[in-house]
Amino acid sequence: MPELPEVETVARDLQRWVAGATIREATVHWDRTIRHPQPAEQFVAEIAGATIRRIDRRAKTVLLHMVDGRVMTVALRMTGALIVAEPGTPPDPYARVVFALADGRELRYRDTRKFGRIGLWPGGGLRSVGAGRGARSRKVAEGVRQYRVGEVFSGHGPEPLARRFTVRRLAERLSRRSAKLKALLLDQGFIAGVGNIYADEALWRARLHPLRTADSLNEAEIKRLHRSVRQVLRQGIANRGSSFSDYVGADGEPGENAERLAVYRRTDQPCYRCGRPIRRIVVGQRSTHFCPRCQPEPVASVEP
DNA sequence: ACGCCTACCTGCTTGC
DNA sequence: TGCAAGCAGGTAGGCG
Repeated sequence: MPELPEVETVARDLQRWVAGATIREATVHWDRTIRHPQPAEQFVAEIAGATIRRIDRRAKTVLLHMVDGRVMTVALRMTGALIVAEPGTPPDPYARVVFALADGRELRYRDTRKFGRIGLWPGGGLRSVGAGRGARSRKVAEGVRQYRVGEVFSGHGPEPLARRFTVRRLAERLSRRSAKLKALLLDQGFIAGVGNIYADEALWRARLHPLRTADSLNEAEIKRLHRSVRQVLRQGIANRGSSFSDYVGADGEPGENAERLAVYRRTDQPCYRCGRPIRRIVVGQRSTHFCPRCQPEPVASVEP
């Protein structure tokens, strides 16, 4: 999916353009886009007439907070996009859900691969960014668990750009894990929002091999990793995200960050630091790019 | 905890 | 040119 910087870009665009707008009617063209607990028709009935108060982001999910307190979550996954269309814009064959706004515009959820999911939840339980604990669900009359939006994110790790995501906190989390760095960065329960592109970029910047294990890092390396993760994400946001084929902001335009990536999809091209060709390997079924000189192989344990 | 597999989908690129 | 295989930013669930 769009990763943290791409989702942040979309959320900021939407905050500027549709905060205050009222959803007149939603049309669902692909039912499975609507995730539990609502079936698509119920979702359509419940969202009609809702006014959007503000839009922000949690992990890789766009949150549309309604004036009545409910929260619509939009997880873009691989190819999802939220695009504001002016009246008269030709229909989009890949629009899976279309929100007709009262002012005549449309907010379109476009998703070629149909992996993305939209949900509508009672508010509550969302701590300020970077919080850990989730919300407790509310028991409703018939004993049906009614999840609050905070619960959707209870399994997520800290927001890497939050103030409380400190070197110390990262060090503590790393020390308890033996997984490979690449796999950990992709694990949303470890850090929220990092995906395949920014994981590779952060490791290159930190000069850490993707196969290093978490608990093998010394203090200086942890510091570099912490700074690198935040830098690559902030740079991504500043450039409105990295676009290859599908990702676009809410303005429908691709981001500029792809051209500034150091390793991602640069296999065999020279490393910007040392000139050696970038290598591609597969880690945990995900393609992984790194510089074999700048990111030295993990040392075999000096042992028995 | 960890790693590996399959599934969910469609479209573009690559190689024969 | 044609066609099949391989690839893609994500994640959930299952198994060992």
